[in-house]
Amino acid sequence: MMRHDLLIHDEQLCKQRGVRLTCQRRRVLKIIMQSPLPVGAYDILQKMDPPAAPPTVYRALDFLLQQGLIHRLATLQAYLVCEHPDASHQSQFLICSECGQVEEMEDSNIQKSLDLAASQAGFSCSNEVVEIMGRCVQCAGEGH
Amino acid sequence: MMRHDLLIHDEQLCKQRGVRLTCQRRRVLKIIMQSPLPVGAYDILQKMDPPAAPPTVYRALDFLLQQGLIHRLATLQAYLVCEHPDASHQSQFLICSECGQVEEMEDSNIQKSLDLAASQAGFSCSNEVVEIMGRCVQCAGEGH
DNA sequence: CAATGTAATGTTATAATGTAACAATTATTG
DNA sequence: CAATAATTGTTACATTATAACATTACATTG
Ligand SMILES: [Zn+2]
Ligand SMILES: [Zn+2]
Ligand SMILES: [Zn+2]
Ligand SMILES: [Zn+2]
Repeated sequence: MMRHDLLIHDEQLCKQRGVRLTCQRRRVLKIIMQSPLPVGAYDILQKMDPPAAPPTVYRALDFLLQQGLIHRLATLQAYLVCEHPDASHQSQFLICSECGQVEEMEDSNIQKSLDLAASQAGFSCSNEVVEIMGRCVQCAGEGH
Repeated sequence: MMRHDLLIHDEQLCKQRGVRLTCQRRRVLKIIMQSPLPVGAYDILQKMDPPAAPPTVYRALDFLLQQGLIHRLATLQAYLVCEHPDASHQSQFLICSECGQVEEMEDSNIQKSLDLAASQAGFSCSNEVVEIMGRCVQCAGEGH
Protein backbone atom coordinates (compact mmCIF):
# COMPACT_ATOMS: atom_id res chain seq x y z
CA MET A 1 0.00 0.00 0.00
CA MET A 2 3.02 2.32 0.11
CA ARG A 3 3.75 4.71 -2.67
CA HIS A 4 7.36 4.11 -3.47
CA ASP A 5 7.43 7.06 -5.83
CA LEU A 6 6.51 9.35 -2.96
CA LEU A 7 9.50 8.18 -0.94
CA ILE A 8 11.82 8.78 -3.87
CA HIS A 9 10.25 12.17 -4.34
CA ASP A 10 10.84 13.03 -0.70
CA GLU A 11 14.44 11.92 -0.96
CA GLN A 12 15.04 14.18 -3.92
CA LEU A 13 13.28 17.01 -2.15
CA CYS A 14 15.63 16.71 0.81
CA LYS A 15 18.64 16.59 -1.45
CA GLN A 16 17.50 19.76 -3.20
CA ARG A 17 17.06 21.48 0.13
CA GLY A 18 20.43 20.36 1.42
CA VAL A 19 18.93 18.53 4.37
CA ARG A 20 19.68 14.95 5.22
CA LEU A 21 17.02 12.27 5.08
CA THR A 22 19.08 9.99 7.26
CA CYS A 23 18.54 6.34 7.93
CA GLN A 24 16.44 6.82 11.05
CA ARG A 25 14.37 9.55 9.45
CA ARG A 26 13.76 7.43 6.39
CA ARG A 27 12.77 4.46 8.51
CA VAL A 28 10.21 6.53 10.38
CA LEU A 29 8.94 8.02 7.15
CA LYS A 30 8.55 4.59 5.59
CA ILE A 31 6.62 3.30 8.58
CA ILE A 32 4.22 6.22 8.29
CA MET A 33 3.91 5.71 4.55
CA GLN A 34 3.20 2.02 4.95
CA SER A 35 0.37 2.66 7.35
CA PRO A 36 -3.08 3.03 5.80
CA LEU A 37 -4.14 5.17 8.75
CA PRO A 38 -2.46 7.87 10.81
CA VAL A 39 -0.06 6.34 13.30
CA GLY A 40 0.88 7.37 16.81
CA ALA A 41 4.48 7.92 17.81
CA TYR A 42 4.49 4.80 19.92
CA ASP A 43 3.00 2.74 17.12
CA ILE A 44 5.96 3.84 15.05
CA LEU A 45 8.25 3.03 17.92
CA GLN A 46 6.94 -0.53 18.08
CA LYS A 47 7.54 -1.02 14.38
CA MET A 48 11.14 0.15 14.55
CA ASP A 49 13.35 -2.82 13.77
CA PRO A 50 16.00 -2.76 15.05
CA PRO A 51 14.35 -1.14 18.05
CA ALA A 52 14.74 2.49 18.99
CA ALA A 53 13.97 4.76 21.90
CA PRO A 54 11.29 7.46 21.97
CA PRO A 55 13.66 10.39 21.34
CA THR A 56 14.84 8.78 18.12
CA VAL A 57 11.28 8.63 16.83
CA TYR A 58 10.30 12.07 18.02
CA ARG A 59 13.42 13.64 16.51
CA ALA A 60 12.67 12.01 13.20
CA LEU A 61 9.07 13.19 13.44
CA ASP A 62 10.22 16.74 14.17
CA PHE A 63 12.45 16.69 11.12
CA LEU A 64 9.75 15.27 8.86
CA LEU A 65 7.25 17.82 10.12
CA GLN A 66 9.66 20.69 9.56
CA GLN A 67 10.30 19.51 6.03
CA GLY A 68 6.58 19.15 5.46
CA LEU A 69 6.88 15.48 4.54
CA ILE A 70 4.33 14.52 7.15
CA HIS A 71 1.52 16.17 9.06
CA ARG A 72 0.43 15.82 12.64
CA LEU A 73 -3.23 15.55 13.59
CA ALA A 74 -3.71 17.38 16.86
CA THR A 75 -7.03 15.72 17.60
CA LEU A 76 -5.64 12.21 17.16
CA GLN A 77 -2.07 12.86 18.23
CA ALA A 78 -1.06 10.91 15.17
CA TYR A 79 1.01 11.37 12.06
CA LEU A 80 0.38 10.84 8.37
CA VAL A 81 2.28 11.46 5.14
CA CYS A 82 1.73 14.58 3.15
CA GLU A 83 0.66 13.81 -0.38
CA HIS A 84 1.94 17.10 -1.77
CA PRO A 85 5.12 17.88 0.09
CA ASP A 86 6.62 20.12 -2.59
CA ALA A 87 5.58 23.48 -1.27
CA SER A 88 4.68 24.62 2.18
CA HIS A 89 0.94 24.59 2.53
CA GLN A 90 -1.93 24.70 4.94
CA SER A 91 -4.14 21.66 4.82
CA GLN A 92 -7.49 20.70 6.22
CA PHE A 93 -8.27 17.17 7.28
CA LEU A 94 -11.44 15.12 7.09
CA ILE A 95 -11.18 12.46 9.76
CA CYS A 96 -13.65 9.60 9.72
CA SER A 97 -14.57 8.54 13.24
CA GLU A 98 -15.75 5.19 11.95
CA CYS A 99 -13.00 3.81 9.72
CA GLY A 100 -10.24 6.19 10.73
CA GLN A 101 -9.46 7.23 7.18
CA VAL A 102 -8.20 10.76 6.75
CA GLU A 103 -8.37 12.92 3.68
CA GLU A 104 -6.08 15.88 3.27
CA MET A 105 -7.65 18.87 1.56
CA GLU A 106 -6.23 22.14 0.41
CA ASP A 107 -9.39 24.14 0.04
CA SER A 108 -8.83 27.73 -0.96
CA ASN A 109 -12.26 28.85 0.21
CA ILE A 110 -11.55 27.59 3.70
CA GLN A 111 -8.16 29.20 3.53
CA LYS A 112 -9.61 32.53 2.49
CA SER A 113 -12.31 32.51 5.13
CA LEU A 114 -9.77 31.74 7.83
CA ASP A 115 -7.33 34.39 6.71
CA LEU A 116 -10.09 36.95 6.41
CA ALA A 117 -11.52 36.28 9.84
CA ALA A 118 -8.07 36.38 11.38
CA SER A 119 -7.06 39.59 9.69
CA GLN A 120 -10.34 41.21 10.72
CA ALA A 121 -9.35 40.45 14.28
CA GLY A 122 -5.91 41.95 13.69
CA PHE A 123 -4.42 38.52 14.05
CA SER A 124 -1.46 37.38 11.97
CA CYS A 125 -1.55 33.62 11.42
CA SER A 126 1.47 31.41 11.44
CA ASN A 127 -0.25 28.05 11.45
CA GLU A 128 -3.79 26.87 11.04
CA VAL A 129 -5.23 23.64 12.34
CA VAL A 130 -8.43 22.46 10.68
CA GLU A 131 -9.59 18.98 11.53
CA ILE A 132 -13.12 17.92 10.74
CA MET A 133 -14.48 14.82 12.42
CA GLY A 134 -17.38 12.87 11.03
CA ARG A 135 -18.23 10.06 8.64
CA CYS A 136 -16.53 9.60 5.32
CA VAL A 137 -18.51 8.93 2.17
CA GLN A 138 -17.99 5.16 2.36
CA CYS A 139 -19.03 4.83 5.98
CA ALA A 140 -21.99 7.17 5.56
CA GLY A 141 -23.14 5.02 2.65
CA GLU A 142 -23.18 1.88 4.72
CA GLY A 143 -26.37 2.84 6.50
CA HIS A 144 -26.60 4.80 9.72
CA MET B 1 -10.98 38.62 36.50
CA MET B 2 -13.81 36.09 36.68
CA ARG B 3 -17.20 36.85 35.32
CA HIS B 4 -19.52 35.95 38.14
CA ASP B 5 -22.55 36.47 35.96
CA LEU B 6 -21.33 33.77 33.62
CA LEU B 7 -21.17 31.27 36.47
CA ILE B 8 -24.70 32.13 37.50
CA HIS B 9 -25.79 31.82 33.91
CA ASP B 10 -24.19 28.38 33.65
CA GLU B 11 -25.90 27.28 36.84
CA GLN B 12 -29.29 28.28 35.51
CA LEU B 13 -28.54 26.60 32.23
CA CYS B 14 -27.83 23.33 33.99
CA LYS B 15 -30.99 23.65 36.04
CA GLN B 16 -33.03 24.18 32.89
CA ARG B 17 -31.46 21.13 31.30
CA GLY B 18 -32.04 18.97 34.34
CA VAL B 19 -28.35 18.23 34.77
CA ARG B 20 -26.45 18.70 37.97
CA LEU B 21 -23.68 21.25 38.27
CA THR B 22 -22.33 19.53 41.35
CA CYS B 23 -19.75 20.83 43.76
CA GLN B 24 -16.77 19.28 42.02
CA ARG B 25 -17.97 20.37 38.62
CA ARG B 26 -18.51 23.89 39.80
CA ARG B 27 -15.10 23.99 41.44
CA VAL B 28 -13.44 22.96 38.19
CA LEU B 29 -15.54 25.42 36.23
CA LYS B 30 -14.61 28.24 38.58
CA ILE B 31 -10.92 27.46 38.28
CA ILE B 32 -11.18 27.62 34.51
CA MET B 33 -13.17 30.85 34.70
CA GLN B 34 -10.66 32.44 37.03
CA SER B 35 -7.77 31.72 34.70
CA PRO B 36 -6.97 34.43 32.19
CA LEU B 37 -5.50 31.80 29.86
CA PRO B 38 -6.49 28.27 28.91
CA VAL B 39 -5.52 25.83 31.63
CA GLY B 40 -4.30 22.27 31.46
CA ALA B 41 -6.00 19.51 33.38
CA TYR B 42 -3.10 19.20 35.76
CA ASP B 43 -3.01 22.94 36.34
CA ILE B 44 -6.60 22.61 37.44
CA LEU B 45 -5.67 19.63 39.55
CA GLN B 46 -3.04 21.64 41.38
CA LYS B 47 -5.53 24.39 42.13
CA MET B 48 -8.08 22.02 43.59
CA ASP B 49 -8.38 22.77 47.28
CA PRO B 50 -9.12 20.51 48.99
CA PRO B 51 -7.02 18.32 46.69
CA ALA B 52 -8.47 15.88 44.20
CA ALA B 53 -7.28 13.07 41.99
CA PRO B 54 -7.03 13.20 38.19
CA PRO B 55 -10.27 11.30 37.52
CA THR B 56 -12.22 13.86 39.49
CA VAL B 57 -10.93 16.65 37.30
CA TYR B 58 -11.33 14.76 34.03
CA ARG B 59 -14.87 13.73 34.88
CA ALA B 60 -15.77 17.30 35.62
CA LEU B 61 -14.13 18.39 32.38
CA ASP B 62 -16.09 15.77 30.46
CA PHE B 63 -19.32 17.03 31.94
CA LEU B 64 -18.52 20.67 31.25
CA LEU B 65 -17.51 19.85 27.69
CA GLN B 66 -20.69 17.89 27.10
CA GLN B 67 -22.76 20.77 28.40
CA GLY B 68 -20.80 23.18 26.24
CA LEU B 69 -19.74 25.28 29.22
CA ILE B 70 -16.09 24.95 28.29
CA HIS B 71 -14.06 24.17 25.22
CA ARG B 72 -10.92 22.11 24.77
CA LEU B 73 -8.07 23.29 22.60
CA ALA B 74 -6.59 20.26 20.88
CA THR B 75 -3.35 22.02 19.98
CA LEU B 76 -2.70 23.15 23.55
CA GLN B 77 -4.40 20.33 25.38
CA ALA B 78 -5.99 22.99 27.50
CA TYR B 79 -9.43 24.15 28.52
CA LEU B 80 -11.19 27.49 28.51
CA VAL B 81 -14.68 28.75 29.27
CA CYS B 82 -17.20 29.24 26.55
CA GLU B 83 -18.48 32.77 26.42
CA HIS B 84 -21.76 31.82 24.76
CA PRO B 85 -22.80 28.51 26.26
CA ASP B 86 -26.49 28.86 25.52
CA ALA B 87 -26.72 26.93 22.30
CA SER B 88 -24.51 24.26 20.85
CA HIS B 89 -22.10 25.84 18.44
CA GLN B 90 -18.92 25.35 16.49
CA SER B 91 -16.24 27.83 17.36
CA GLN B 92 -12.93 28.82 15.92
CA PHE B 93 -10.04 29.90 18.08
CA LEU B 94 -7.31 32.46 17.57
CA ILE B 95 -4.39 31.43 19.76
CA CYS B 96 -1.57 33.88 20.32
CA SER B 97 1.76 32.08 20.52
CA GLU B 98 3.28 35.04 22.29
CA CYS B 99 0.94 35.99 25.12
CA GLY B 100 -1.19 32.86 25.12
CA GLN B 101 -4.46 34.75 24.85
CA VAL B 102 -7.22 32.97 23.00
CA GLU B 103 -10.20 34.48 21.25
CA GLU B 104 -13.27 32.43 20.49
CA MET B 105 -14.93 33.23 17.18
CA GLU B 106 -18.13 32.03 15.61
CA ASP B 107 -17.53 33.01 12.04
CA SER B 108 -20.29 31.96 9.69
CA ASN B 109 -18.09 32.28 6.61
CA ILE B 110 -15.61 29.81 8.02
CA GLN B 111 -18.48 27.59 9.01
CA LYS B 112 -19.96 27.67 5.54
CA SER B 113 -16.67 27.01 3.79
CA LEU B 114 -16.00 24.04 6.04
CA ASP B 115 -19.44 22.57 5.59
CA LEU B 116 -19.32 23.07 1.85
CA ALA B 117 -15.92 21.46 1.44
CA ALA B 118 -16.95 18.54 3.61
CA SER B 119 -20.22 17.96 1.81
CA GLN B 120 -18.46 18.13 -1.54
CA ALA B 121 -16.32 15.26 -0.32
CA GLY B 122 -19.43 13.38 0.77
CA PHE B 123 -18.36 13.82 4.34
CA SER B 124 -20.85 14.39 7.13
CA CYS B 125 -19.34 16.45 9.94
CA SER B 126 -19.98 15.87 13.57
CA ASN B 127 -17.33 18.13 15.02
CA GLU B 128 -14.97 20.72 13.63
CA VAL B 129 -11.70 21.81 15.15
CA VAL B 130 -10.35 25.14 13.95
CA GLU B 131 -7.41 26.56 15.85
CA ILE B 132 -5.35 29.33 14.35
CA MET B 133 -1.94 30.03 15.82
CA GLY B 134 -0.19 33.35 15.40
CA ARG B 135 0.15 36.76 16.98
CA CYS B 136 -2.73 38.64 18.43
CA VAL B 137 -3.30 42.28 17.66
CA GLN B 138 -1.60 43.47 20.85
CA CYS B 139 1.51 41.35 20.42
CA ALA B 140 1.81 42.15 16.72
CA GLY B 141 1.67 45.82 17.59
CA GLU B 142 4.60 45.59 20.01
CA GLY B 143 7.23 45.68 17.27
CA HIS B 144 9.30 43.12 15.52
C1' DC C 1 44.99 12.93 5.99
C1' DA C 2 44.38 14.99 10.70
C1' DA C 3 42.16 18.20 13.39
C1' DT C 4 38.15 20.43 14.43
C1' DG C 5 33.44 21.67 14.75
C1' DT C 6 28.63 20.47 13.76
C1' DA C 7 24.89 17.44 13.20
C1' DA C 8 22.74 13.28 14.38
C1' DT C 9 21.99 9.42 17.33
C1' DG C 10 22.11 6.56 21.69
C1' DT C 11 20.72 6.16 26.39
C1' DT C 12 18.52 6.85 30.67
C1' DA C 13 15.32 8.89 33.15
C1' DT C 14 11.31 11.54 33.73
C1' DA C 15 7.50 14.88 32.68
C1' DA C 16 2.79 15.64 31.12
C1' DT C 17 -1.71 14.10 29.81
C1' DG C 18 -5.32 10.91 30.27
C1' DT C 19 -7.95 6.41 31.62
C1' DA C 20 -9.42 1.69 33.71
C1' DA C 21 -11.36 -0.53 37.41
C1' DC C 22 -13.65 -0.94 41.47
C1' DA C 23 -15.20 0.75 46.02
C1' DA C 24 -17.77 4.14 48.57
C1' DT C 25 -20.94 7.64 48.78
C1' DT C 26 -24.75 10.62 47.57
C1' DA C 27 -28.97 11.68 45.24
C1' DT C 28 -33.25 10.22 43.15
C1' DT C 29 -37.26 7.36 42.58
C1' DG C 30 -41.01 4.26 43.68
C1' DC D 1 -37.59 3.16 53.64
C1' DA D 2 -35.65 0.17 49.97
C1' DA D 3 -33.92 0.06 45.48
C1' DT D 4 -31.76 2.28 41.85
C1' DA D 5 -28.93 5.48 39.54
C1' DA D 6 -25.55 9.04 39.53
C1' DT D 7 -21.51 10.91 41.41
C1' DT D 8 -17.23 10.76 43.75
C1' DG D 9 -13.00 8.48 45.94
C1' DT D 10 -9.00 5.76 45.31
C1' DT D 11 -5.38 3.17 43.31
C1' DA D 12 -3.01 1.97 39.68
C1' DC D 13 -1.68 2.41 35.13
C1' DA D 14 -1.58 3.77 30.00
C1' DT D 15 -0.14 7.01 26.57
C1' DT D 16 2.37 10.84 24.68
C1' DA D 17 6.36 13.57 24.88
C1' DT D 18 10.79 15.70 26.55
C1' DA D 19 15.26 16.77 29.34
C1' DA D 20 19.92 15.89 29.83
C1' DC D 21 24.09 14.14 28.66
C1' DA D 22 27.16 10.78 26.29
C1' DT D 23 28.53 9.00 21.89
C1' DT D 24 28.99 8.64 17.08
C1' DA D 25 28.90 10.11 12.26
C1' DC D 26 29.58 13.72 9.09
C1' DA D 27 31.58 17.89 7.09
C1' DT D 28 35.08 21.47 6.74
C1' DT D 29 39.44 23.11 6.36
C1' DG D 30 44.29 23.52 6.97
ZN1 LIG E 1 0.27 18.17 2.99
ZN1 LIG F 1 -15.08 6.03 7.13
ZN1 LIG G 1 -18.23 28.55 22.87
ZN1 LIG H 1 -0.65 38.03 22.09
